Amino acid sequence: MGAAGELLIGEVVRTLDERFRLSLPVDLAGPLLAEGSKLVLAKERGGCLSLWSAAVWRPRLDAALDVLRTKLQAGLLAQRVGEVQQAGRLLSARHAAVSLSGRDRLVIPEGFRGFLGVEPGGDVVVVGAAVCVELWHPQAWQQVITAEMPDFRRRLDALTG
Amino acid sequence: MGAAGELLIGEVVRTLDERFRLSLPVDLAGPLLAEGSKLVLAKERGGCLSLWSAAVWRPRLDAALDVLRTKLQAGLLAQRVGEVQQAGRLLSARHAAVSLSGRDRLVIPEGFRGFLGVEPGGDVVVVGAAVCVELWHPQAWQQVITAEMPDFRRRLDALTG
DNA sequence: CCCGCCGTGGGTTTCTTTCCCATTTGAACC
DNA sequence: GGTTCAAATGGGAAAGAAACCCACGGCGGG
Repeated sequence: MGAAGELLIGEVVRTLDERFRLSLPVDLAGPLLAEGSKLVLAKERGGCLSLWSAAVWRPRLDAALDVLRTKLQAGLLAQRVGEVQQAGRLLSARHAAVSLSGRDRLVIPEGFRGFLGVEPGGDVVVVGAAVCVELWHPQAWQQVITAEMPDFRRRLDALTG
Repeated sequence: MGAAGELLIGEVVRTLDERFRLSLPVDLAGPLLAEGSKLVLAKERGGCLSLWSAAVWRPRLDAALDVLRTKLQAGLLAQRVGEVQQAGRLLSARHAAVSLSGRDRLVIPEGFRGFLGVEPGGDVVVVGAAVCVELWHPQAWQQVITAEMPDFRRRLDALTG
């Protein structure tokens, strides 16, 4: 349970509730919640959302903002505020704080539904992506898999070496 | 809760009252009011207004005024009085002191309505921009998002580095 | 074969958001 | 100066959505 706990691995198909609820498999929900119950949902590419432990995501965000604050106080006030503002604006469109309710169930927030592109009652592919959990539109998932799988060996070797 | 308390993050669609009233989501109104009940509404670009805690806005305004004052007294702008005049004029029209009434309701002042470009009964996108809350015309918001989002990763990296 | 866990659906409660109306405030006009 | 009208402000109530909880059914393991 240190900063680098279990790797999130697994691929499961789940159906999206009529109320846009999605229950995560325990294998993924458990490790994900190991670092705290607060989660962050992010828009990746079209047809894909990613779910992060807030404890993992927040340092990245805070680091960026800390740098900004430092620059702000260094004197270039007005311009730098604008940059923080812009970053925050985009951040808002990309991220939302979420939490799981009983049975490890996630409610997809309003603005994220269209982005995922799955209608109520449809299937969602839940994929462990080592550091986060990804939610895929089945069709988009299929495309990514077929496109990137041939390269897999090379990518893995690159990481290993 | 210092000068940099909670980050203002979130994206919500709200409808504008027949009387140009807009109720802010509690998630954004709460942190915004954390530094005091006095707020400042400012014109950003066409189709976008920003709402600041006065405690955050005021230093920025003072800094801008100081710059103007200094330049004037230094005599550097002797033949550019017109520019200073214009800057002062824009500075005046750019912001207005506002406050929220019950239910976190904001009344959009007269001169700001046309700037936002949303007619009564229309939708407004309320966006947290880290240091302030922004009110967007839905169409303008969509344009900005699609235009700037592809660059998002690079922008954030630029800030961090 | 039985038992327990997990995923799914539904009902209920609680809170938020919005519509609508009453009251007050300010100003103009008689 | 008094009265009347218009507009803004505040609050109550209803509609809608979200969170909470429990119960059923299926699948796998013992």
